[in-house]
Amino acid sequence: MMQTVRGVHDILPDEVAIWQFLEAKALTIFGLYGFTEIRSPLFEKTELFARAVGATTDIVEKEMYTFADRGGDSLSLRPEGTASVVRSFVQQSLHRQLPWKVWYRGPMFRYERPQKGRQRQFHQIGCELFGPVGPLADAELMAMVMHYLGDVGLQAALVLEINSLGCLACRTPYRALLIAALRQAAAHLCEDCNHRMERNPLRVLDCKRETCRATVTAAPIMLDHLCLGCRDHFYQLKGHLETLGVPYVVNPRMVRGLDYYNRTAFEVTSVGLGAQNAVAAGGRYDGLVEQMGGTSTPAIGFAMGMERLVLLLDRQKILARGMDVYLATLGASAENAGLVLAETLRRGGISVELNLGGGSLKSQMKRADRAQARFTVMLGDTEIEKRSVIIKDMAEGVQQEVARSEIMDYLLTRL
RNA sequence: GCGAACGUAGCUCAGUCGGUAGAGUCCCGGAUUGUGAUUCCGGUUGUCGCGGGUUCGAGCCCCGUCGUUCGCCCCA
Repeated sequence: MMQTVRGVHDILPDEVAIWQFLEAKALTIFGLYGFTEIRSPLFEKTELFARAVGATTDIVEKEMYTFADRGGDSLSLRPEGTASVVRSFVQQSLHRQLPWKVWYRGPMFRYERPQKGRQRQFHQIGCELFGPVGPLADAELMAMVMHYLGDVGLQAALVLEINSLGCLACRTPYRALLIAALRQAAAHLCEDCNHRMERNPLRVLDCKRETCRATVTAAPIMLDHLCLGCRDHFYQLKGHLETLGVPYVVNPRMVRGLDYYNRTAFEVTSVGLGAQNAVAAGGRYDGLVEQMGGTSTPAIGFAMGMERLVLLLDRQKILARGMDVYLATLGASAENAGLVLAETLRRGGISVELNLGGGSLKSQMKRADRAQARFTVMLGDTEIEKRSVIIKDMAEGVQQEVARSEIMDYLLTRL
């Protein structure tokens, strides 16, 4: 049997209703803050991701779907959304119309081992804000995320965590300090951490093992070694969040997997998602635009994992709406008349599921029930002769004969 | 890339000690020759993931493989 490849799934109509709900909310809520949608390509030159995400990250080293096109260029399916948006920003010289606020949605691709909340094709909704350098932008963006998550009905289960990763000036000396401390404690750290120490030492602070956690409590943390500018930025950010009444928790051990982040990092996590507990994550990337060859422009953004949001949502609350009318027909002449009647009603804005498969009235009533129809309109030889139909209110269980000329009015006043 | 569990009807699952496969649900029909969701009656649905091995005999035991799930890693 043909089937989807590993880690890739159909999203069937029942579930699509939830996706459409989430996407419609994004359009509305992000619109309130002045963000408009951008649609960037699903694949780019491999080099773009290598430079933006970081050539030594796991994502670039071993998780990208990379292929050569017929001209010999190395291309990759996008593993995340920010790189393309930044490329677009630079390519179109958009630094001349700051601030530039965009959001995107769509599939991302990473060759990973699937597990709960993690697929090889997964979907993100993300926002990027170019221009503002101050913490006001950070606070507003976080407020927007929480506004969105609250509006889709999730806020209660979620925690906003924030941290500062410093900038080039203060992170470099801190990093050296941390590595020195970790080397001293290397014997007490797990194998993974000893490996991480060299590649991404900050991540050692975030190890899940108890022994490692205990060992690193004494290690220096970034927040204690921020330069004056970074410290002030973080301090003001916290103040803005408090002014807005957005609850947050400072997590000094939170790290970022992608190289481009500096200063503000934040994450929205949830219990109930298993090991992959981040619903949304983002941060500031002031140096990326310049690094990608554009005019130096500070920026901040975030992305949300759609599959993870869907896992958390109560599906009962987002049911696909049923049809207004199921049109049951009995006999060949009724089928003809039904075809015309259905079309007429639809032109009047009434949704109609027309019986297309013959069958007894009983079986057609079943189909009407399954289609969650508000009304069933019945049309048989008797009604054809009398130029009428019978309309049954499915919830009430009562029915009434209605003249053909009055069907539209009858339904419109009751829907 | 590493570890573990699980693959039986469209779906959720049972299947004892190795003896030729079952329930619920869904779907279809009838009870009601033109009335749903409830009730009652009847019916259809199987490469037991796939391939090999052991055995007189394998859904069950063994090996491999593919898939799913949950962790590790990493990350949304």
